[in-house]
Amino acid sequence: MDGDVVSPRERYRAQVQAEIKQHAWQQIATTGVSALSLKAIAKHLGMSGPALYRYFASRDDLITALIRDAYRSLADAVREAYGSGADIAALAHVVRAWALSDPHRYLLIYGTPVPGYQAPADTVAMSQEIMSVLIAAYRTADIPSPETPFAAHLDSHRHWSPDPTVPAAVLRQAMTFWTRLHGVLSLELAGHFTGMDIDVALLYADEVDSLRQ
Amino acid sequence: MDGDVVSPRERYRAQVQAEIKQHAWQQIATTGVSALSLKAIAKHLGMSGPALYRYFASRDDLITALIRDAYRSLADAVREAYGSGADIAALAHVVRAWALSDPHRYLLIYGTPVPGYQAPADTVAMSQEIMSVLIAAYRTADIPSPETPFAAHLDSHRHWSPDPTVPAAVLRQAMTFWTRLHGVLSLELAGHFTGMDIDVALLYADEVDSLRQ
DNA sequence: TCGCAATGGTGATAGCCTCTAACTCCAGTT
DNA sequence: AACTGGAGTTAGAGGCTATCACCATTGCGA
Repeated sequence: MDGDVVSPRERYRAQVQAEIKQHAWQQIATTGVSALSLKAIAKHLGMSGPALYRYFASRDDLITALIRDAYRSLADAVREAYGSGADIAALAHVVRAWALSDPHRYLLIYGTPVPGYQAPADTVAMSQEIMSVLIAAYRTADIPSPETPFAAHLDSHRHWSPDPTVPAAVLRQAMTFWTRLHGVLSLELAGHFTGMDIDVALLYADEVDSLRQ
Repeated sequence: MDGDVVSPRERYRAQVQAEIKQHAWQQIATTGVSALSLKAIAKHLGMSGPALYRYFASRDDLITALIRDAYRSLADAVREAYGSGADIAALAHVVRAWALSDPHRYLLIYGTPVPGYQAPADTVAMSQEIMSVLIAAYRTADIPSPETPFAAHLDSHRHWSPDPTVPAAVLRQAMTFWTRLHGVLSLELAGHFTGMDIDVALLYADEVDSLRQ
């Protein structure tokens, strides 16, 4: 229980950090990450610019924290859905709902990376956590998968896989889940379908359907 | 012939504009578009900051010109390849080669859009031009395509299609070409496969193969 | 209870950036 | 030869990130 004891100072600090992140999300949701302004956040919080640097060492530091939270949120959503019995198709729709609920949050993770940004080991782990769920879902689903050249390649390049006993064909399926759905989602969120007047949900459903092979 | 007569002033202007764009591309290739600095470009050209505004009304204006050029380049590459007999698979590899030759150029078009940016009608037309080539390629390829719900939807939502007589199943195929390949490409260019030590070319090839249905 | 170190806040400032305004100057036109 | 419009300049407003020196407050141990 000793670990749970936090001083009032630390509690306050954590809360202010949370408030900063909340305002940051709000700002990102409307203007995107590129226009994220620490000064504007500070103003909204009623304090003056440099005070923010007590809580986040730099703009990149804040963004890193946001990325971490976004990954955590997505990983939780996927894991929870799988925990309550979601299959591949259901997981796909959980991912889409998560992305549409806050497009800029999705783009923060999977969009164009900021120039010099280095992902902390931490986010890589969460990315693998998501992959693990997909792999587990595919394993129990037992969907037949052809032996493609890429699957053969994965057989000897699987150090990113959580479990060495999983068939390479399943790894390929999980990877394809990722790339195909991201293909539709990222184009949709970037607005590349606007003006075409098409129902992206149907396109997405088609791709989800294509994952049963 | 009168239309080709340009004053020396105009020639000079066009050349400086080209030089500015060239330096802009150089800068984008290393730092990405978000760090594009007009002042830095001007410095490289040996002139002082505000002089650039004679040639591009604003930073967004310059970026728009770059986007236009990027679209033009991709559309040309795809059309030329198709003109010299490239089939669907060959077109897919032309697109990948184009993307890898300058990742930031691809991301400028298909990556996270800048907040307030509005695509000019011009780029929409070029996007459609690319789509037209894909549609033509699929039409001559005559690859069997299932009648999916999305294809049925496209049958009545095809105003973006260049030709009203093309079967909706073909429209769906062209769209799938786009989303699947973009899924792999954008994740690759954003660096989401680094650390996994996988051969993305094989993953891409698998997806290209999946397009024959 | 008192004193003190750590923490949170401030304004000033440096150094970037975009973009505007006023001004000079010269090439090309008339 | 005179004129005009475009190209360039410097100065400067206003935005940003980030650092610094300094003040205020808090909460802890002696």
